[in-house]
Parts: sequence; structure tokens; C-alpha cells
Amino acid sequence: MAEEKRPGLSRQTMVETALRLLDEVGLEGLTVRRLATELGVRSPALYWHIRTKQELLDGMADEIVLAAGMGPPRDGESWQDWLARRARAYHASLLAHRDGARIVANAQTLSVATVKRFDEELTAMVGRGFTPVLALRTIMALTRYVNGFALQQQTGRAQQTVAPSARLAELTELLEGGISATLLEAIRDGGDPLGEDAFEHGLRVLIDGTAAALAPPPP
Amino acid sequence: MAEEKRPGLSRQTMVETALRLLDEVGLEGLTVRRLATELGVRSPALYWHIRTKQELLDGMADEIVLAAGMGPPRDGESWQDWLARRARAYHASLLAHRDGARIVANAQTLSVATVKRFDEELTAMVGRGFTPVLALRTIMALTRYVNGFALQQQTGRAQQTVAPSARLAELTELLEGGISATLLEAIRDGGDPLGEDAFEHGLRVLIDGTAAALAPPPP
DNA sequence: CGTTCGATTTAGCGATGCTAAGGTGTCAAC
DNA sequence: GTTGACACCTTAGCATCGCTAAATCGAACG
Repeated sequence: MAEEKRPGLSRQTMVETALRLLDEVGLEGLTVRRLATELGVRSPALYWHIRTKQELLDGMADEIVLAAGMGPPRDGESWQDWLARRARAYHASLLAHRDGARIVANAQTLSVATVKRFDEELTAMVGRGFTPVLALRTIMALTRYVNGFALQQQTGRAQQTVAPSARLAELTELLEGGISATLLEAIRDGGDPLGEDAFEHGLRVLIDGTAAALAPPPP
Repeated sequence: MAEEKRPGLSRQTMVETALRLLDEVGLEGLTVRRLATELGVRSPALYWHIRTKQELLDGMADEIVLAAGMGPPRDGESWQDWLARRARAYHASLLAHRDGARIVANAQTLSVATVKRFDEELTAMVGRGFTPVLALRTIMALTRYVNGFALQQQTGRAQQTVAPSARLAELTELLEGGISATLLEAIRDGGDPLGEDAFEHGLRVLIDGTAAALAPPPP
């Protein structure tokens, strides 16, 4: 059972435990002291391995991004399929941990490994007809969309236990003014605006628009 | 000079002063005590007008969104031009205050006025050929993109005083591994990945992709 | 056996969001 | 005019936070 090495603590175990703890207590509950307790240690001990709490959060963000397992497209995979697959994997990784999107969004540092993988992806895109600039802008636009989507999914979880129909009822009350309430119709017809269908729609729009930007402009 | 009314304090003046203070001290420096001092009052006084600090932040977020002055398209304006104009106005509004994007992203409440305006916009889009669902998803996708973009622009402002060339030098060092470094080429050719050109690119991609989704699918 | 030094502890500082309880001024009712 | 009532603000202070300084522990090495 004694799986502990000599130091007993390390940056990596701290990051992993912090991510586990994050799922229990959320970002607001993720305190240095709480994490120390989880590691069977007193809080100042953590500061031997990290300089600041933000450094820990950055490590967690990098772990989340890395866990998406992104990378260049497979052989024979179209860039459209690859971009969609990549975006879905990234999205899932952000949602895999409570407040994951917020942690990634507020991170201030990228690890070298992440940058390298990113560069490989760009290179692959160039191999498929993208210019470097277009490749970079495409991936960044997609990343921002996914970030924004996941962020919105994970914020305002106050009434999360309440069914989504409650939110709808709340909206109905809000728009009682008798005005058109197109919003209500859209929600009824289109399902949860934060659901998978909505996510997929934005994804397709971005990829289709990129295809247009990639094709040579009509003479 | 005596511009004070009877109460001397109100939710609205608090929000306005908080936004002014935010530009000076940033989100981390925006403390309840500091804001109270700015208002010539002791910190617990604020809690007569708000229940929690988050409520104040929500008010600030709403003010920022409202300040974008969005609304239905003008007469004769194409939905493409309108969406682009709307996105730019929203983007500018997020950047108008230090950490503005973070405040909006973490907000948990929307004011009734904001929801109403949003509904008017959707109605206008329906009048231009959108289904309610497509209108909602389009605006949400755009909003998420803008949120993500502004958020990334405003985070990691550590070396902001240093010229962008410094970031490039840092990247160069990072990719010294001799690998292809397509990323470097993209940055050199495309300028700042967080600049206006990059923003406009994503905007155009989203609008072009939406045009494709709006057109009847080819039989 | 003593030294060294990496790793952790004890103690505590300043700051935060927020609460409890008590004041203070203004205005209406009598 | 006195007296309530009520809106609004203050004086204290609690629990908790990120983080630091200094002392202490313990294994490795001479």
C-alpha cells in the first residue's frame, strides 16, 4: 500500500489531486488548505513545490488541455472531420472537470508540450492546403468558440438541479410583456441552447465558413 | 456642487463607480472595502443595497452588455452587415473596461432589459429569413466567439508593457527544437493572433458559414 | 556520530467577503 | 412638539483566504 516515494509530494501529484478535489468542491472551494488536507499535509508545504496558487491553476489548465489528446489528423481524415473531432475532444475535456472551462480560460501560461503539439497541428493543416496564417486563425477561432461555449455551460449553475423547463418558465414570466417572444419559440423548437445540438451547429458553421475562406476566391 | 440626493448611495451609482474603479485597479483589486472608500462610505454600507458582491458584479456585467448599444438592424442593412456591426460593438464594449470580458463571462444573471433586447433582435432576424432556432444559435455562436476572443485578449497581461515582439522571441526560444515552427511563420505573416485582423477573420468565417446554413440545402 | 540539506511544520500577518448590533437622521402621525 | 418608525450608515468583529518566516524533522553522506 505504501505507494509513496521519498518526497511524498510533487507538482504532478498536486495537480492531479487538485483536479480530483475540484470535482468535489468546485473552483471556489478549491483552497490551498483544503488541497493540503487532501494530500495529508499542512498548507505551507505546498509552497515548496509551487510559487503561487496561480501556478497550480496553470498546471491544472495544462493538464485539462493535454487530456483532450489532440494532435494532427489521422491518415485519410479530411480536415473538416479532424477539426470537428478535435473541437469535440477539447470540449469534452473542458467539461470533464467541474469549472474546467473557467480554469483554462483564466490560465496565463502554456506548457512547452502544448505549444509543440499545437505547432504540429498547424503544420498538418498547411499540408492540407492551409496557409500558416489561415491555419492559425482557424484553430484559434474554433478554440475560442469552444471556450466560450463550455464557459457558458458551466457558469450559472445555481438552479442546475432544477429541470431546464424551470428556466423556460422563468423566461416566460420574463417576457410576459406580450412582445413577440421569438426567444421562447426558438427554445421550444431547438432544445437547450446549451445542449449538444447547439454546440454542433456552431461547429458546422465555423467549419463551413472556413471551407469558404480556404477555397480560392471566385474570379 | 451638492449633487447628492437623500440616500447618497444607490445600486446604480455603485455599479458605475465600480466600473470606473475597475479600470484603475483591475478585477483582483476591486474589493468591497475599496469601492466603499471610493464612495465615501464604510464597507458594510454597500450591503444595504446589494446582497452579495456577485450581485454587484452581475450589475456591472449587465451595464457592459447594455453599453454595447446593440439592437435590431437598421433599415436596408443586410443581416451580414448587422451581425458584424453587432459583434464589433459587443467586442468593443467588453474591451472598454479592464477585465470586462471576465466580468461578463462570470456573470450569472441577465437583466430583463437585456433579454428583451435580445428577443427583439431574434425577431428581426426571423423577418430576414431565419428560423427562430437558427437565429438563436447564430447569435449565441457569435457571442461565444466574441466572449472567447476578448477573454483571451484580456488574460495574461503580465508582460503587456513589453512589446509583442518579446512574445515572439519567447516563442522562438520555445520552439528551438528545430521542428517546423509553422506557428512562427503564421505569426510573422499574420500579425498579432489577438489583433483586429484575427478578430475580423473569425467574424467573417462565422457569417459566411451562417449564410451557408441559411441558404436552402442544394437538392 | 555529526553535518547537510531537502521537505515539512508551527505560528502568524494582512486582507477578504460578510454579519450583527447599534446608532443617526428624516418624516409622518398624533 | 413629541414620538415612533423606518431607511441608511457605522463600529466591531468573525471566519477564511493566500502566503511568509522561522523552526524542525529526517534521511543521506562524510
